[in-house]
Amino acid sequence: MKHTSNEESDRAILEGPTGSQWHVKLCKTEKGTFLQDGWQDFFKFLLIPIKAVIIVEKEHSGTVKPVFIYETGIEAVAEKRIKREDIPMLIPSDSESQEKTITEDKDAAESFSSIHPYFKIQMAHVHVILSFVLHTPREFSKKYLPSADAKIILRNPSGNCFTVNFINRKGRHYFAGGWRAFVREAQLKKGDICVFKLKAMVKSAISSPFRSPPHFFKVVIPNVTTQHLVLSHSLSLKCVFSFDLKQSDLFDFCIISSKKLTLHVALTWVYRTEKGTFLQDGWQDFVRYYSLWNNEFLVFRYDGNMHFNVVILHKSGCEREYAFPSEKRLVGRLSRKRDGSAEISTARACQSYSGIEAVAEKRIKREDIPMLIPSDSESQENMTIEDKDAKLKMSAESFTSIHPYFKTELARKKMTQMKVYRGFMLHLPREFSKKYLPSTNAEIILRNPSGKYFTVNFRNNKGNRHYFSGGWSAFVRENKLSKGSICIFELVGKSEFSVHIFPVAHRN
DNA sequence: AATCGGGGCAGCAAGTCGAC
DNA sequence: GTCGACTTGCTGCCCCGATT
Repeated sequence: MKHTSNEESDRAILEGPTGSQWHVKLCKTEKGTFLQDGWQDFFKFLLIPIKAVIIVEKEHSGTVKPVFIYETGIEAVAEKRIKREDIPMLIPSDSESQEKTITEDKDAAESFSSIHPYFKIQMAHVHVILSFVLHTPREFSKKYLPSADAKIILRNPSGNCFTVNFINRKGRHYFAGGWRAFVREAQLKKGDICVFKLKAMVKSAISSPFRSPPHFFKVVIPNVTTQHLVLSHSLSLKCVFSFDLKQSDLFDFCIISSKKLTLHVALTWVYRTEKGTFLQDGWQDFVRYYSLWNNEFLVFRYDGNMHFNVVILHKSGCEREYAFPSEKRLVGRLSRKRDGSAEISTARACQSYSGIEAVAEKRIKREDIPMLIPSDSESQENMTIEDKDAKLKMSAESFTSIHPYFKTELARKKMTQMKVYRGFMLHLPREFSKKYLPSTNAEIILRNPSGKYFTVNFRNNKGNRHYFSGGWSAFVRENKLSKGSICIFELVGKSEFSVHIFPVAHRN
């Protein structure tokens, strides 16, 4: 250990992934400083595999914190770690699994309470016969269950465990694969009340399934790592990235910054192919800028919002040191939000400081989220998102036509992204539909700005509610409509709309 | 305060897809 | 072809905020 000094104590504290602490002895010899007494226990307890890579972070308090533990095949270990401890909700250990309690006594079921999070569901036809899908309450799912598809273990009163697929997609949360087997084994029937109790969760997992930001490492291999970077193949990393990557249709980039040099930002474009997800354009800039050497270690910490923080370790295993000038402000800072939007806050305090920054700035300026903000003039490059938004809205506001039309701003009121994608329907203004649209269910043609036609089902529900349903989802996806987008539906024929889309510039 | 319109959500049902 | 897993269109109901 390179950074220990003589004044420091000869004791250190190791903190494991679950927060459990282990006291070890620091032995300083001519050959270096070692972790000794207590290390073996720590090693055994965590079942650290041979060839694992342990990256040690020393805290200011003097404690030593081995925060990252990976095998050479990082995904396997990362998954193992998560399985056992980090995500007890997803794949808990035997003693800490989610327990399902079944009771045939309705009173008992109703009076059931627990210090653990739980929800009750009375089995319906659809749960135990028809579809064998169990929808989990939205609030519970959002609060306690994984934010992406995951495996969940259900343990029945007999103690038998069943793995079911928990699907969290498009605002729907449900148990699918494996649920059928559970139903059969437990002989569940319509009317049974089940209480699903989440047992023995790790505290921090309540607010987040991941105790700490996920990490992974890559070794620099000439002509492989230096050309592009394969992001994720592992289950665990997929869990982590899936949401962001799914949502990044409009924003296929991420930010790479070095721990030592957070002032330097590389915008890297993300490519998703059948072979995996890659970081490509911009990645080479990062490699060049930091002059990465063969066999150096790059430890990535995923901070969310498509932001990776990278620590570069020399072949010796120690962190690289730099002698850079004092901090500068970012030339361009861009962050993605979970709903797929992004924001750019431009700071023009300094000029390009490195090739990377130049690239970053160039990217932001040149492409500036082209799908969202039409760049019809150079002056737009200097506009803030707010300005662009305002301009966009003005354009939409100023729309006029000889044909009947109505405007709708997705998510203008309480409508969320979820409504756009999950509900698969668009409610229409009552007055408009009463006046111009059929009084019964009908098929309506929507034509997008590029002239492509879509058929959607128009529903006139008891003359009360009017909305687009079947086919609307396809229109939404095809035209990449998102929260905040403004659409103007211009009735150009008896059952035909020309749709003008004003995609909004995203931020929070 | 009452009414109304619209958004949110969950249940139901039927369809699709893939493995065997 | 069958079965299981999963998707998605449709519906009803509740709730909330705006309007009267």
